[in-house]
Amino acid sequence: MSEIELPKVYDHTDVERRWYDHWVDRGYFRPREDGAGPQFMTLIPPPNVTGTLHIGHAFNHTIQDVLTRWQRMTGVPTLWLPGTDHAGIATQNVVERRLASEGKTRHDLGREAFVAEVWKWKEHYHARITAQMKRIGDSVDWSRERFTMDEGLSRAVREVFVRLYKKGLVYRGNRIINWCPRCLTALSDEEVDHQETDGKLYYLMYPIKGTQRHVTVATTRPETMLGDVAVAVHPKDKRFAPLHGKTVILPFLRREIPIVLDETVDPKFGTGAVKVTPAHDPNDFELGKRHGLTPVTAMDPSAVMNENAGDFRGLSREEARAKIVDALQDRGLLARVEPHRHVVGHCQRCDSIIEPYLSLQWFVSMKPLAKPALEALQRGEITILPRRWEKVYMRWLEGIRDWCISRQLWWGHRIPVWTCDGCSETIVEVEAPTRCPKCGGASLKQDEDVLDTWFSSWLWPFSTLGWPENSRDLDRFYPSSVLITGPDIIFFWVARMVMAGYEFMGKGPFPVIYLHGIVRDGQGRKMSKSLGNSADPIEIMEKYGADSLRLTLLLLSPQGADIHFSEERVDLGRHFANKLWNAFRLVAPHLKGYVPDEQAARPYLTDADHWILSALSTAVRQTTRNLKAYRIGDAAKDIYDFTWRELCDWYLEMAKPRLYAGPDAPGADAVRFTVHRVFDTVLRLLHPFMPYLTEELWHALPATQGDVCVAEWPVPARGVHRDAEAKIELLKEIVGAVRNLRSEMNIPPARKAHVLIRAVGEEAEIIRGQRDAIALLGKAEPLEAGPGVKKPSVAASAVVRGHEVFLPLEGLIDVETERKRLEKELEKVMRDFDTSMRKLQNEDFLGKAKKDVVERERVRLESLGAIKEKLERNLEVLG
RNA sequence: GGGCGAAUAGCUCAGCUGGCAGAGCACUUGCCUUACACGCAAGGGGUCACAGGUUCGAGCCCUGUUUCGCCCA
Repeated sequence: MSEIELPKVYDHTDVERRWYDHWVDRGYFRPREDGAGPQFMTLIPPPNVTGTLHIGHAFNHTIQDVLTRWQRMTGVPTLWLPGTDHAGIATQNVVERRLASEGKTRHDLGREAFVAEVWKWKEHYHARITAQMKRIGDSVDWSRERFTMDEGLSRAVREVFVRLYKKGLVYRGNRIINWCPRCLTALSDEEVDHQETDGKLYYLMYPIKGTQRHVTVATTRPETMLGDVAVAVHPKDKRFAPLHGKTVILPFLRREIPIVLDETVDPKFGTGAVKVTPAHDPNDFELGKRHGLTPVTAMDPSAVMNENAGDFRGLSREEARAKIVDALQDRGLLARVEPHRHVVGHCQRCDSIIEPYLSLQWFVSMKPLAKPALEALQRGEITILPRRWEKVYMRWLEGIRDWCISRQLWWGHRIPVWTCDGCSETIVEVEAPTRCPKCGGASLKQDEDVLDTWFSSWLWPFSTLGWPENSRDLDRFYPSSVLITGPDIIFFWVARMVMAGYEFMGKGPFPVIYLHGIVRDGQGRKMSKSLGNSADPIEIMEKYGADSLRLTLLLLSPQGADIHFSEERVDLGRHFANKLWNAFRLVAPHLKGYVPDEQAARPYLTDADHWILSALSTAVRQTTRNLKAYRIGDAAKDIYDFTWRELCDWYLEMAKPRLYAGPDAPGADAVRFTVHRVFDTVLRLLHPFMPYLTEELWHALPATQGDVCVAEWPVPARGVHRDAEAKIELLKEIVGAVRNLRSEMNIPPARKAHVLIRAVGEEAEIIRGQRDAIALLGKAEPLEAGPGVKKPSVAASAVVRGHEVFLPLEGLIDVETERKRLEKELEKVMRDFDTSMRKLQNEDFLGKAKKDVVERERVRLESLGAIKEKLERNLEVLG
């Protein structure tokens, strides 16, 4: 392609189509097989297979890909393992909604046909997700791709269930769980979103048996009164002492229920007396157990009042509430209603109000599993970045509650539990039994329920590698090197993986957990479908390019904080891609056929060459250091700044005349060598961030070998070239002053201007040495520079480190403007001078501040003094 | 109610072990200078949320307050 004219504007569409398959075909994404020694491995947080990737995924994948590509380039055998999650409820909901649009339910199809239907959907969406991942550039090993319902992973799920059951850590129990009356399934505590809601507090009056009096109880949910089995008061609450041992009559149902005494009742809530509904409230359930009360369930699974609800049977819980409140009022049993703000649980998937519901479910005892996970962090075997998340992790583990793992769904891992029709024996096995081990009966019925999706995800770090078999991959790649994910799934997934790792593998799944920010929209709102603010990454990549999106996301991401994203901001990455492309376009013609020869070039290297090579080395060092510290955004910024600011703004501008002079000019090899070295290094450095563009340019750059995808990660040179750096730094300041004068004096860029520089001291020689560069960059011609330069009579002037820059403008200069400018400058210098002076007159400062700080202040004062003096003189001359 | 985080230029954010307040975008001015107008050059813009304290010195450390966001109950 070096023979073809490069277009003026970088077009990503063609380039980004070209390379992905090439990389895959060469097998670059599979870990090298010669791997003894360190390995790098990371696991994708498996996206929901029937979802599509959003910008948050793109961000998550970009970070993982940067780390993976970087590690691969350092020569370490590297594996990024891809896969998807079956996402039980979410997926089932999607397919059910689809059926509903045809007027059907899953029950019309039957379990088997429905599950087959979901598999079809899975295939369809899976293809979409993998296409998205390829578009982003994910360097994952497709040959190791996994799905949480693969045969191997399903086997691991059953194995874990059975092991935990045999250890007594999985059990079945009749307990209050979070029930979604729309999804018709139990949920774990983590799957419930708590939302503050403006509700009401209803004061219900229950008649006391054998008296004309009442006891008043306060509740936010009057409809549950139909399940009341007691009224509870605090034993020390004197107000209720007369009621101890009494019985109350539940309105409507006329059920006689006791007044019980319990320490957990808060005398300050409501009237101090509360109704007790063990089947519809977790606290009441515990209270009921303590007092031997039999729970009464008043609703069916859809939250419709059931046969225990008397006349209210068949009403929804909302209708029942209204009717009950009305009826109580009619009978004079409603004392009052107050506004009341409280927290209501909602289904994470469908936003329905959760019903605390008494139900027979499977649970995992979490305390014993949490202990090693907690200790791992305390011992430092696991680090969470940013560190502040460690507290969140610990707090959750310390207060951990048992995990309800059964779901009343069809899509998922069927619970490996069978019941014998003959003798009711419970059989828990990895493989389906054919006969009852107790009675030999062949009529066995498997548990209808499936397992929580996270019950397979928490095994991801080892189930994907072949566990429970002893595979070579398991041996090589467990534990992985780092986990990259968002803090929103720290409980769902991260902490549980650590627990599973210690329980089943005997060691943690990863030493480092890096939690990145959430991608939000331009107004800081979370991306969501209902808000319609979730940008489609494919659309953005079509328009801006994958490289641009990747770089933008990283540049916008402060470590661990959320990203405010909007499509227009991708210009940031796109402009940079175009900048690099054009810089390459500048140098490419001059590198044609060039064979780098450092020996030949070295004697001819200029200050500028030394400087840019030194700055390049610093950029390599910084980038690498930031990557090691997981400061990916800072690493991207390092390369961005070097390329744009140092390379394009200064070096290439200075190098132009030498490039244009052609390959036969004396010392031409020096500039060609330098340019080649810089581009060669920048492309390698940038590759993990912008894989497509760098691969394209790598192939267009002469004397490169193979693909940049597997090129060697750059190492910084041993030292920095202080001498050249100092010289160029001075040059930049002088040029800055010249440009500023030109601009202030309204001299158009195209016009050359006569410039005089009265240089002083040691730096005079340097300035003289940089004459050509100053002339070029400042469009200064003629340029006089040196200690002997005479100050012109009428001129605009500036002072740089004591050197004076003059623009003689007899006749052209607006004296008034120039005076104002100098006065303003002088004012600022005087302010600084005074501050500095005061500091140095302060005995405390001199006595207590560090020596080098004081010394630096002295130098500063001196230099400010010199500048002040010259500004004053130049001002005087203006008259 | 408990915990965590944030508050710095119009916007989004850097600012490390306390020592001269920064970047990108936006804005103003001048430039289609033969790599790039997706660009170049120059410029304006800040009571570092507020109130105390520590210190020779505080955007940074400590205490309190306010506002916003997130998590948990």
